[in-house]
Amino acid sequence: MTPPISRTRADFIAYMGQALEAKGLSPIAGRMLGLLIFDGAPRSFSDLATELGVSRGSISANARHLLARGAIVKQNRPGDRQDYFCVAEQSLDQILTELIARMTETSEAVRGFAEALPSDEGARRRLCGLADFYAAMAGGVTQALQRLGMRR
Amino acid sequence: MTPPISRTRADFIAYMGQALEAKGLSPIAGRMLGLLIFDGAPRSFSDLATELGVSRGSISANARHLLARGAIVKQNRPGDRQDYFCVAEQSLDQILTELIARMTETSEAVRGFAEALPSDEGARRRLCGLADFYAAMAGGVTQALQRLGMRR
DNA sequence: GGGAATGTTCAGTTTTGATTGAACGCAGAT
DNA sequence: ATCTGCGTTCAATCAAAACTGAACATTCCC
Repeated sequence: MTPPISRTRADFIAYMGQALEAKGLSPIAGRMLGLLIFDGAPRSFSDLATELGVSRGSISANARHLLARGAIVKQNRPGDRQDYFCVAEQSLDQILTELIARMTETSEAVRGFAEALPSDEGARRRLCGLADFYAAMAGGVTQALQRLGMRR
Repeated sequence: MTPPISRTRADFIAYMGQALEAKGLSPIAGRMLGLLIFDGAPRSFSDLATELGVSRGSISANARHLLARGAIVKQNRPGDRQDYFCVAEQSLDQILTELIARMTETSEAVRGFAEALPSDEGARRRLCGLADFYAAMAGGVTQALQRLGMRR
């Protein structure tokens, strides 16, 4: 009844690939993250290529992307020319922080549009409502972030 | 110094198109929503096509998509065969509600993977942490939703 | 100096998704 | 009956993105 670990692992990696694809990551980047989260230990560049069954070019590109986002970290070991990657300590926090920044940014942009309108214009009220909406979401996520930080 | 309303309107619509594209909507769907939010009144099917400068086929497809998501509503008037669309009363709430549902779903899926693992497996702890992460986000957004509901 | 291992780059290919526009079905109006 | 306006559908087109694989530069080892 209990599936072998390797099966759960493979399923999880595939699931993460799809789940994160919906959030703007490429499929490979999503699976990479899934694999690194599951294993919880640094994996080498070529390991990733063979385990995910993709070209080294793809690993290179996607790793660079994930590194830039602060989602993963690169390790280098003396006497070993390979690059190793693992999920950043604060990987999830990092993602939330960025999310908050982007929502706040949107809120302010919308408010900017609103304030370019005369106050008797009905659209102004609607855009302000939208700005509030984004601000509220940013607030909610901020609370989630604090709650997670507390738990640790 | 104050730009004409029509200019602000056009800029807002374009901005929304881009902002919502990042959230998985097609460009046309995003601009449609932007237009409807700005105008705040029902707009006819063909109005949308001409104002956005896109084919009727695109309006049909994207309207169907937005309707399915509960983001907009279709109106029909006696003696007028045209379809009219406007942002749903609870359009934003609807979007948040769906967002919460999807995050909760992800949280539970991940927890499902975690529970398929033996408790001594380190991955189990990590996946539980990820599940908590999604649950916390869902909680945060839920609070945002309540805060917005209160304000009204 | 070869040679092997490693990561990057980039041009080319494949895939995916959005968009169009013509054909269609339907419902009122003439 | 025919015509016109309306929305849908679908095959074709177009564009953007992901992915590959070969060429390359670098480093280490013998």
